[in-house]
Amino acid sequence: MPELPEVETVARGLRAVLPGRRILSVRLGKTDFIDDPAAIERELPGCRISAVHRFGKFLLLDLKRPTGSGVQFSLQIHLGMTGQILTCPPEARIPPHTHLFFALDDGRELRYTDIRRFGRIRILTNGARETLLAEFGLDPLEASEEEFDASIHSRRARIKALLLDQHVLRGIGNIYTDESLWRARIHPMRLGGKLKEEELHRLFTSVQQVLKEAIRLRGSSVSDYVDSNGQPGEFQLRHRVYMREGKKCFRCSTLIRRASVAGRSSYYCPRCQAAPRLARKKRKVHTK
DNA sequence: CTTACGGCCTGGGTGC
DNA sequence: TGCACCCAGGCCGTAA
Repeated sequence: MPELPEVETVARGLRAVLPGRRILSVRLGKTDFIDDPAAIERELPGCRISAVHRFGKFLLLDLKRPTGSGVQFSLQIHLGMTGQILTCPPEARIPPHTHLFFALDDGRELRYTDIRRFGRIRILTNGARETLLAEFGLDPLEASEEEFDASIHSRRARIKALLLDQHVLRGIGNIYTDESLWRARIHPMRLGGKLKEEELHRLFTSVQQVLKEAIRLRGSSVSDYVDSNGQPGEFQLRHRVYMREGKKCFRCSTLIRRASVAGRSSYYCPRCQAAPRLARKKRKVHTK
């Protein structure tokens, strides 16, 4: 499941090979995950890729038209859960569920494969780009501690929901939420606004450490994730709670539990991460 | 306005 | 061997 560290790894890999390359032609398979497939086929051939960015969990390929004004726009890619984007020789075996092929001017091919097609691809014009950037929250690695605190402290929702909310922080998903909360020893059902200063500090530090370590290990490969060279990451070997239900906590040996919080499977240590009182059943309103 | 929740999209893995 | 069901993340509608 590509989250910030996985998308960052992919972005770095693509950044090493794509800038300067020209897209010669485009071939599409299934297109129900593409906003406007006809526009992709029409607009992209001939364009030169000028830069590769990560924005939250999105990849942005900046493109420059060959003609006249050299107008710039971007291809916005969200990998969803099972999306893979990589470059390879055109004769390489085509894996099932590969739906997008870009022939490049260095003789290689850029391909997009997505088993579930939960990913999304669309053309992003400059106007829409500003709108997109404004809609999303802080980049957790760029945010200051003050900004981080302010975005959590004013909120009443559960901390798990806040960390997952791309409009609060951009790029964090289920894996890195649970791993960060475990490191910070905070229960996923705690309310954002009720976290103490010390807890917010631990959380800020934990989020940044987890993301940085995961980037260093090139992401977590739990299902289909591979980088732009087709290689898996290694951070899944360092997971402390995610998918470890019934196994021993690395700190206290209590058995890790799983509960549904904010509609997501959440893994936590019931001893290290004390539950808030509100996590119990809602009090029934007593009449008479 | 904020928050919670359920349904939808798809198909691989699991369990019977 | 087959097959029904669960689940994943983002998004949307609805309700409180």
